[in-house]
Amino acid sequence: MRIATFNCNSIRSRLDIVLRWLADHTPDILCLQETKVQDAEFPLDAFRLAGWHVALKGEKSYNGVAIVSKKPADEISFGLDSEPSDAPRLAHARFGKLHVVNTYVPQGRELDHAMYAYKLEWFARLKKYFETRFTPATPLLWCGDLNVARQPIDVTHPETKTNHVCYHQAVRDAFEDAISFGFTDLFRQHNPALVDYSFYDYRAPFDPGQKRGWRIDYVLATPPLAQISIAAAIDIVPRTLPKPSDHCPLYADLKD
DNA sequence: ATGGTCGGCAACCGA
Repeated sequence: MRIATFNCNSIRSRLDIVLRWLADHTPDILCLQETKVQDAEFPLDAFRLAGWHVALKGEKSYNGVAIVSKKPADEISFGLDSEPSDAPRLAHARFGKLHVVNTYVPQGRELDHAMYAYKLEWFARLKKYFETRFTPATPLLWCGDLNVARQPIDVTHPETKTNHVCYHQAVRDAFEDAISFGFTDLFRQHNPALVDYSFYDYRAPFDPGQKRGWRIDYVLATPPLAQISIAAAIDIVPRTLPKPSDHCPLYADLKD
C-alpha cells in the first residue's frame, strides 16, 4: 500500500501535475494541502474521470485539504474537535481499520505574531484529537504539511533558522509532543541520515547543488503501520516542470 | 541581514 502527501499550492493551477503524479506513482491514498478552492469549485470531475474518489474541504483563496483515494472512504470528517475547528486544515478518512488524518498546520507568520501562538496551540489540540479518537494501537497515518522542520538535518543552515516559525525550539517541542502520542516519522525511519527536503521557498533562487530547502512535509505512522513500512521517499523537486509547486510530493510504502 | 517569487484575486495577503 502506498500513502502519499503533497502541498499542491492550488489544485486548480496544478491539476495536471497532480493527475500525472497519481497516474505515475499509483498511491492508494494521496493527501493534498493548500487546495485554495471552495468545495463547489473543486475540479472533482477530473479526478472522478481518472477513477479517483476525493474527500475535500476548502475555502476561498486559502488553505483547503483533500484526501484522494482508489477506494471510497468508509467515514469522513473535517476539523479539530474544539473551536475554531479549522475544517479546511484537517481531513480525516477511515478505510476499513485504517485511519488517515491529513493536516495543513498553520505556518505561524512571525515569532511575535498571534498566529505563532495559535500554531503551538494547534499542535496541542491535535494531540488531544489523537488521544480522544485513537490509541497508539490504532492503524493511523498522520500526513501533511506540518510547517516544522524536526531536526538540524531537516533544514539548510539550521543555525540561521532558530528564530524561524518553522524551526524555532518551541514549535519543534510542540511537534515532538504531538509525535509522542505514538508516531514514527517514516521518511526518517527509512533514511536515517539522508539530507532531503520537501519544500523550497519560491523566493530563494533554486539551486539543486545548494539545495536550500526544508523537510516540513511528513508521513507519520503508529506502531502497527510503522512496523510494516518498507520504504519512504521525497519525490524529485518538480522545478523543471511547468508550474512547479514549492513543495514536493512524498510517499511511504507499507506491506499490504 | 535582507530580499527574493508565487497563487488568488483584483489590492495586497499569505507563504
